[in-house]
Parts: sequence; structure tokens; C-alpha cells
Amino acid sequence: MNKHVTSDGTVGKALELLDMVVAFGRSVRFSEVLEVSPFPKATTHRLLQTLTNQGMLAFDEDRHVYVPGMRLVRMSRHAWTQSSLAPLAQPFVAALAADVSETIHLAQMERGRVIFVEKTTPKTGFKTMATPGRRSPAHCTGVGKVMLAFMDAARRTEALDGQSWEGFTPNTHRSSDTLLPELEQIRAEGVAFDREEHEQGIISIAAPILGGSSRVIGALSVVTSTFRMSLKDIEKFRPALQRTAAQIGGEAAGWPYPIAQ
Amino acid sequence: MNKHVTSDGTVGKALELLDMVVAFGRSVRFSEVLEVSPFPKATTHRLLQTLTNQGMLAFDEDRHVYVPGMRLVRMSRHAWTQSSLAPLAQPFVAALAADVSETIHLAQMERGRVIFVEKTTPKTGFKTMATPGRRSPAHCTGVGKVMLAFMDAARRTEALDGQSWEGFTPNTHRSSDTLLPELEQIRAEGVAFDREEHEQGIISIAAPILGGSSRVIGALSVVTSTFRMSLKDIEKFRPALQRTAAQIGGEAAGWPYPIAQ
DNA sequence: CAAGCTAGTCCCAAATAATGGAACAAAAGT
DNA sequence: ACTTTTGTTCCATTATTTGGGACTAGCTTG
Repeated sequence: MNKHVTSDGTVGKALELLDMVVAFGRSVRFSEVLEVSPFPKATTHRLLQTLTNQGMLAFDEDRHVYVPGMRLVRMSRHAWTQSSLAPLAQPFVAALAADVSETIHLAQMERGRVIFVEKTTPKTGFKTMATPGRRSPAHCTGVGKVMLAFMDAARRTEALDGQSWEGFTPNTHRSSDTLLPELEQIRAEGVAFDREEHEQGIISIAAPILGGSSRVIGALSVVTSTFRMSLKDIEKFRPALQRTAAQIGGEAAGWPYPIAQ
Repeated sequence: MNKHVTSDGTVGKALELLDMVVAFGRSVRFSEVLEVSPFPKATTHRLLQTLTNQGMLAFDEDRHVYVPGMRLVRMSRHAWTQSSLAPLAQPFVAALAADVSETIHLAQMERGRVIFVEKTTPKTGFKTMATPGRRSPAHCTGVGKVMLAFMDAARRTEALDGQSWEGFTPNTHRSSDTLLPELEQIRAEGVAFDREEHEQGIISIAAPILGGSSRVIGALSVVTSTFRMSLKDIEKFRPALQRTAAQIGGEAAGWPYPIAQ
């Protein structure tokens, strides 16, 4: 008798479509949406119309394309300032970045998936797939694993059930059988390591950000490449990383930020 | 047989509630939402649950409050970069700000209401109510009036019907009877003036931003106070203002931005 | 420029989901 | 311990969503 991860009712379907349109990251034609929509043509069309009526999408009559609407722009901006750790954490992240001269990721969790909300790259930077607003699996990222490790048991079980267990590299965990023991260890150590589990050649050390009632509200990581450093080398970032995570957590405590789930 | 401005179906109701929660700008208790909700208790509760399930809201079990959810946070990146003029206009706005040394507002329109998407204040700045993400009435702001003036007739009629006609100062238009002739004049002149219609002591000159097919996608204004300048004085900003608006429009043409409506 | 094709829109009887008054439960106050 | 306030759930009724398919607009091709 558990809650379903997927849609409840019409609202769920509409939001699913909204998400799809927005995720395109560009204007889209009806037929493009229809291709990825799990709903029949008439239903898809009607839901898009509703969303457009509601200002969540805008329809360009010349080009016949849908784009995110102004209502979504306005609401999501409020959401960003209120519920993303980025504005609050920004100065601390910048200080850490200056300190370690490596890429820093700040992430939060949305239903078992990692959302990157801030990223700083040093001048000498290389590219990782993470980019603000991007959603990645939790089972194969440093920030994801550390949030899984520290969230409460019920949420963790649910989150693990929802993982894709997609294998990105030979090191990627493919099931909770191998991940669970590691989570135990992460809880003991206080930090998680990404051992090239998401991208070949990319490693990281990640610490949880704990808000009020020591619940996980996000995670912070120092990311580098195996060309520059080894797993052993990045261990040295641990004190600065944990200190910064604690500072951010301290600032955030007392504010209700979304709990990782 | 016209379209209704208000809610269609369950999706409309859910979005209305979402909007309310987000608009609070802080975490809210169920009872606070219920107070402003037009729906009965059970319905309000169920819709909030649905939104929470969907990740559009997050519920803090300790504090018993709702906050914007991570799903909305994630969408904000995409929505902002795609549909707000701010990223694209930023350099032009900065140049104009440096040129005139006055406050600049960049706005777009959501169903007859003005949304401020960017604002720059000179060091010597004073405070106006406008702040990015804020929504204001169109009938009493420079950017609002100029967008109304230049949008197509059908949309304009609909937008005017939706105005609150709230009187903020003695100069505020209280009905379309007085506003319509001014819109005519604005169309002829190419710019609109805010003559202390929204805030006592605040005046502005605003120009429309026209995208492809010369449709209004936004507006730009130079704002100052009557302590510093007169309505006649700010006329001198017109060339720079219009030039900048044209530059932004030029950049935006070819991209489908939400049309003012 | 008409015919053919594809993309987009609309209709309506059946199926399904939303509704909300009222009862109930859980906190908070006294 | 009791009262009040706040939050949650139930379920028969009611209203909305659904989607196959027909239709229309817009584009392409012979």
C-alpha cells in the first residue's frame, strides 16, 4: 500500500507534460511533445492548452511552438530564491572554491534525484556533465550518495527504489546490494567519494549539508579529474569541505528548506 | 463565448494554490493557505497534497509548513534562461544604466500584469517597489502602459478587462476611459511616461521591446524620482532608451519569447 | 493549383476522478 | 486532564477528464 512515485490525477499528468516541455530547453512543436508524451494525442493537446491558458506555457502562434510561460518564470524565480540553497550558500561556496582551486558542486535532492543548484569552475577548469538546474541520478554521484547516506531510513528506501541503476562506467553501482554497505561506511566517515562512477576520469569528495534537526538539505562536493589528482589526494579537501558544509547548514538552520527526499 | 481568464479544471485550481503558496515568499502553514484559498478545506488540503507529491511544494514535517519544492526550483533555471529577457538583455541594460546613471527596469507581461525581470540601481539609488520577480498592475506603470499600447487589439482588450484599476496615487488611471486615449498617444509617441501613477514621487519613461513580427515581448524604462528630475527632464533619456530597446529586440528576434498578453 | 499528406484541433458518450460536508485525529493552549 | 484549534480522512455524489476518431489547416508535390 505504498505511495506511487508517478502521477496522481490530472494535475500529475499536466505537470509531467510541463516538465517535458521545459526540459527540452528550447521551443518545441506539438508533435515533438507528443512523441515523448505518454498520453494520447487528444489528451496531450488538451493538457498543453490548459497549461498555456494558465500561463505556465506560452504558445507562439507564428512559429507554432511552446515555450515556458511567464507565470512559470515568476513562480520558479520565487522558488529559486526561497528553496534553493544557492543564494544563501554562494559566499561560502566561493570561499571554498578560492581555497581549493577545484570545481565545487552544490546539490539538493528531488525525489531521489540530484539537482545541481550551483557550480563553480576554476579557470583551469575541465568540463563535467553537472550544470546548474541539471538532474542526475543519485546512485553514482558523490553528492547523491552522501545525501542518501544521511537521509532518514524511510526516505532512503523510497529513494533507492526509484533509482535507475544505470551503469555509466565500470565503477557504477548497479543495485542497492553494493551501495547499501557503502552508505553505511559514508555515514561513519562523514564524506562520500565518487570513484569515477558517473564519468570516466572524474572523482569527487562530498559532504552533507545538515539543516535544522540535522536533516539533510543538500550536499557539497569538491570535484576534480584523475589527470590532476588521485582519490587519496582529494582526501585533503575534507576539512575545508566539511567546514564549509557546516557553515552553510548553520545559515540554513531555522529556515525551512526542502528536505532531501 | 470567450475564454475565461480564470481556472480551467483541476489543473487550474492546483496552480492557483501553488501560486498562492509561492507568492507568500516564505513558508506557510496549512491554515494560512486555507484563509486565502477560494476552495473548501478538504479540497485545499487535497490539492496541496497533490502538489507536494509532485514535488512542486515541499512540506516540512517539523514545522508543519509548505515551501516551494525542488521540482519548481529545477524548472526555474530552464524557464528563466529560455523565457525571461534578462540574460539576453543584461549587457544592454548595463550599458544603458552606465550611460544614464538612473534606475533601469526590464519587464515582461503575464496576462495583463507586469513582471519585472531585471532591475539595476545606480549607487545613488533610491528604492522603488519593483524587484525582480515581482508582479505589478499594468495600468499604472510606465512599462505596463507601453506594453498595453503596443500589444495587439484583442489581447489589449482582454488585458484591460483584467486590470484591477486600483488607485495608488491621485494620478492613477481608474478606468480604461482615461487610459485608452493615453495608449493612443503612447503608440504615436513611441514611449510612455509614468507620472507618479504607481508611487508618489516616482516617474519614468518607458519604451517597448519588439521581437519578431513586431510583437511586444517586453519593455524597458528609466526610472527616477521627482526630487531629482522632472517629467520634462527625463524626456532626454528617450534616444538612449529606444536605442537600447531596439538592440534587445534585435537580439530577441528569431527566438520565440512569450508575447505580452 | 489541385490532390495528397502531415500536423494540429475538436467532439462527445463513456469512464474516471474530483468534490466537500462532516466526522475524526492530533497538537496546542489553559 | 480538558478545551480549543488545527490538520487529516472518508465516501456517496457530482463533475470533469478521457481518447478514438472525425475534422481542418497548412504544407508539399506532381
